[in-house]
Amino acid sequence: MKPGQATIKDIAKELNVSTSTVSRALKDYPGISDKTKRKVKELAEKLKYRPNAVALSLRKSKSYTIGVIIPEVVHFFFSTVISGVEEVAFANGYNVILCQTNEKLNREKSSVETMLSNQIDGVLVSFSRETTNFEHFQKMIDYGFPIVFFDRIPDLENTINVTVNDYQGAYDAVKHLVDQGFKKIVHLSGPENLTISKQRKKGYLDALRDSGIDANPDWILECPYGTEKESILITTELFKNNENRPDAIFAHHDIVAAGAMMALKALDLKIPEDVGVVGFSNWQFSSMIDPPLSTVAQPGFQIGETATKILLDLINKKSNMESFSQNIVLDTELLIRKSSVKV
Amino acid sequence: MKPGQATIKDIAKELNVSTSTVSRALKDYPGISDKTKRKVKELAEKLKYRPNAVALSLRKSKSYTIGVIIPEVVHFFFSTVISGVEEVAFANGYNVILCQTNEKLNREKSSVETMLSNQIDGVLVSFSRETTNFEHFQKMIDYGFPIVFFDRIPDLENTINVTVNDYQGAYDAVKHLVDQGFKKIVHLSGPENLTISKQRKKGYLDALRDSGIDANPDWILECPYGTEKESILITTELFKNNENRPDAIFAHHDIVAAGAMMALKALDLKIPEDVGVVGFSNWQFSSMIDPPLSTVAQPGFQIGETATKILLDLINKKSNMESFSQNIVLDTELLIRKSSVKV
DNA sequence: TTTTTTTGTGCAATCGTTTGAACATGTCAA
DNA sequence: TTGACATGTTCAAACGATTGCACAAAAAAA
Repeated sequence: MKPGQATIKDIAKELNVSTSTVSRALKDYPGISDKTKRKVKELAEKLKYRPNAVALSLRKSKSYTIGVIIPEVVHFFFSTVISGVEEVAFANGYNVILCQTNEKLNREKSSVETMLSNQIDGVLVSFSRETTNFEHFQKMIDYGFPIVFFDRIPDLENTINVTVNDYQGAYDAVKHLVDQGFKKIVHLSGPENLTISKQRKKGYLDALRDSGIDANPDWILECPYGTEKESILITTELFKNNENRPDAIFAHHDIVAAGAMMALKALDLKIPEDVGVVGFSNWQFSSMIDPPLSTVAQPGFQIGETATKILLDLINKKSNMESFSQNIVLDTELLIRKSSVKV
Repeated sequence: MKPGQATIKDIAKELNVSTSTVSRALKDYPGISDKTKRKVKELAEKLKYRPNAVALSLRKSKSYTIGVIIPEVVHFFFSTVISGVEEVAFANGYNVILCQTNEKLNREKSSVETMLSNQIDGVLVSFSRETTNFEHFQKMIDYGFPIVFFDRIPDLENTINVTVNDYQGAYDAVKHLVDQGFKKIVHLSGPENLTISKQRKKGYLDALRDSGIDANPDWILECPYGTEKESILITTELFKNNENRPDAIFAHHDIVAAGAMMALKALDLKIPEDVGVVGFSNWQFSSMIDPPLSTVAQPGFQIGETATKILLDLINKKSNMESFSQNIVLDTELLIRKSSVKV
């Protein structure tokens, strides 16, 4: 008994048949006698034979592995997406290789290389904050390599993208604030180069316009890093003096909103009485903070599921790049909690 | 130009040399003329040659891939661990294959099979809540297959485990509550079959004993699912009548603690005036809820890093199972916030 | 000039599996 | 007795790369 796994060769040798016979017997090919099939299967069972997926990969040029490239695992949103990806992949016999870029372009590039080297069958991408040039992805697309972008989508032709309706989500959120009587609404926005940021800002602006409110350019403040600390600094600066103070905040995501809330509390401003707050993404904690944070829920799990289903269809040629509408847009849902409701 | 990748054969054919020569030229083997080397490298560059990792895997029986088996990606703790794993793996040229079990034993077993089929070089495991029988892991261990357990560790001989000092963390937390003047301390505990749960409970009990407080068996309540809802139910039940009401809660982790806090607020009990609360794990939201939650921080990222480093050492035979102390125990840190500090 | 040494390449096997084609062997009909 | 056919099995090449060994040609030593 050799160390490690039994192979088809071991079975063949022990039964004095050829490896071809073993291979066919195991897969119930016609033209193998029942007796042989039985013997082979029994021995395979006994030796705990398990096909070598690597050899199969090589032979079939198919690895049953998909790659996922994301900025950071620890973002609640991304981890829910991964969860959805993993579910669908697992159900279809696919493995998931994970690369996080930590928002670095270099890591993203080298992740793409690694994945291609590993002969993955397809890849799901949400690119880094630093990525403005998409050559490394364009290369894959040109090859016809199955690739689906989600959440953060590139400005490229002929790509398949799965996103949520960031525009509508933002629009709804701001409209809701206006409906509650807030008029001086600040937007703490995301990194300029991401489509999601642009869409959310556009939703914000359009909601203001449709409500007959003039947007104040000074009240659109970029929080590119999206950290709590950054948000606290910016919010404190903005609210510390009382003259023409804004009365509501629409934040690019919940961490930023939570940071803002902490800053407001420190300034002794009441939420939502003095300032209404709405976030984005419905992070796990959002319902647990005080007051519970109104937010725009993105169906992360569903994004993962959808993107993966499409990717698997692409891989299995059930469809090709053209047969899909380029953008799958999932609906967001505005969750109204106390942080934005005037009593 | 064939679809997909250029291979060594393509280079060989184009230059009228053998594949062996190409292979050696690319790796700067001695005994290849500089002229040939140059030609080969230039063409490789031009064709964007990228070695086929699958073929390499097969040839070398080494895939430069490690597997990670965890209950759920969306747990903040696990996502930080993954992040640490990914960092170290990436830095050493290893890929990470991810399987989440969703706390299901069946999925865990089939994940193990998949990973073995895929010839991964080693695996990091935190097993499911359902796992009480470790046969599927024992098999790997018997083979001498590199495996490192983290956080949730099995009751097996000769395993390498990376954990935090759950006992000490719990002890410190409860001692802190006592020091603050709390005396009637409830423990919302985790699933009975997990070592971490046992350790935390033991820390709780010992801290009480060392403080001269008799433990009340009715005040150790299992929250096996660790969800907010479960915790709300249990806490409400426990605190709803005023007779001999507990005055503090030590929860198995922060979600449970947060649920308890919501229940307490609903009952109009003040935190920390009426009831002190300490959680475990330092989830991302813990500092943002109101009042900020005292908690025992586990170095998730560091666990991931440490476990991966050890695993890579095992894989590269820099060390073997025996050369490590069986348990690497990392220190926790008690983060004292408002939820447990009497004013 | 012959022998030895050095230098540069190629051959072929190998990793584990699949698969088209060829090959025995047996059965049956003419 | 011969040919036609079915049945069960094996051969060998292929996937892409590595590597011990053999071998040819050129250079150096005798």
